[in-house]
Amino acid sequence: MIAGTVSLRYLILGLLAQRPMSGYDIKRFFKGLAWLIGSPSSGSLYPILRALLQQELATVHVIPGVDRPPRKIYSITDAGSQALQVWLDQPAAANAPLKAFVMRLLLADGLAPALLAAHLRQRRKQVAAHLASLQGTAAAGGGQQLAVDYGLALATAELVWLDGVLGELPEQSPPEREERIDGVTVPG
Amino acid sequence: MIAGTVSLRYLILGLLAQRPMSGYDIKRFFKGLAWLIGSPSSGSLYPILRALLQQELATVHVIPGVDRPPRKIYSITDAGSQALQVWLDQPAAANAPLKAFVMRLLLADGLAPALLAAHLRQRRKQVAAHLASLQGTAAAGGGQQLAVDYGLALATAELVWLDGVLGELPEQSPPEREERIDGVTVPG
DNA sequence: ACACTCATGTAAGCTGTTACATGATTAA
DNA sequence: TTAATCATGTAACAGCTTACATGAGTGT
Repeated sequence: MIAGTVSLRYLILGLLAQRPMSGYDIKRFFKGLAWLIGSPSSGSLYPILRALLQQELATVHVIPGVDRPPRKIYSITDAGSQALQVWLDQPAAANAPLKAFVMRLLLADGLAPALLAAHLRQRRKQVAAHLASLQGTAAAGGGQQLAVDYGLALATAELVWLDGVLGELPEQSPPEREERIDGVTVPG
Repeated sequence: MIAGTVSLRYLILGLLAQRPMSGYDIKRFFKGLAWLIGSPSSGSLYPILRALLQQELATVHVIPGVDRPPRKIYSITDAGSQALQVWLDQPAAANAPLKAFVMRLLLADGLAPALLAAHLRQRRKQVAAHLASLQGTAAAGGGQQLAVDYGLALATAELVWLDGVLGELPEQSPPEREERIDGVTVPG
């Protein structure tokens, strides 16, 4: 097992790393970004919080609401921070959903600038690869031109954005320099 | 129950509507578009095919492979076409994943041009709404500027693409004309 | 000898949703 | 009084993946 992807778990842990929150707070946070990463239902959220407690990755501070249901404010523990760090350090799988990248944007931002850059570069590679494969599919041509064209448009836009952000980055220590893939033409 | 979303089912049905295919053919088709819609595993694909048979939405024609496992070529039935049509006619839910739209692009293309236009317009509305909501989130400002900016970039690019495709469309009978949302500024 | 493509399938499990249940407070 | 927001939670199920099992042919 060794613990695999388990996305929501770590996203919640990441939110707790930024500030202590209640389950409801977490829900509201997600609502604003629902399109990008979806917002979890109570059916997944609350069980996960309980699991985090059991594994001692988080603790609760119950504020006994006067006349109302007590607010349970969850905070991350040291063990939780470590677990999160481990998860953040491993690059997103190639087949990982867009969601996974946004999660890393969300968490790595404000945690470790160098890590953020690494994730951006990694994503750039993946998107470039996908773009190339789509271009191949386009050349082959089936009955699905529109869908392929749509994919090309989105992937291209994402590449442009990634390059923009990477360009503005304080550019510290380019860690590796070996690989130069460049199998893809990015439109100017 | 009334049968809900159940995406993969209808996507497979849609592929069978275009031409008869074996399970393996379907797999290969998906591989080329894996980034956009993911490619299903055997664990989901084959059970779905069996279910389609049971519900008589598809039929098999077994080609007894000489020396090799027989290829099972699945074809859509009339009942299947009808079920697919019903599903295609209902607009994608607002919270539906990107996947759902791509699926409609894939299926509506080559089935019914007017339907395609309707889906494109519908998607345009949704993306515009999401863009607006993201702009709101951006204005409010939390710790998540980068993620929001990313979302804005993608949504904007998609709007541009949608407008491009809609512009090139043979523009037949604009069915409704009431709603003019336009709460969003698309960069020129 | 090893691995990969073709071609089908099953069993167990994980992740998450839907729909429900509770209950107080505030706005139309 | 009806509904929405705040606030928590549970039970049942849907959907999909992982990992396995089988077996022939093809390529290195």
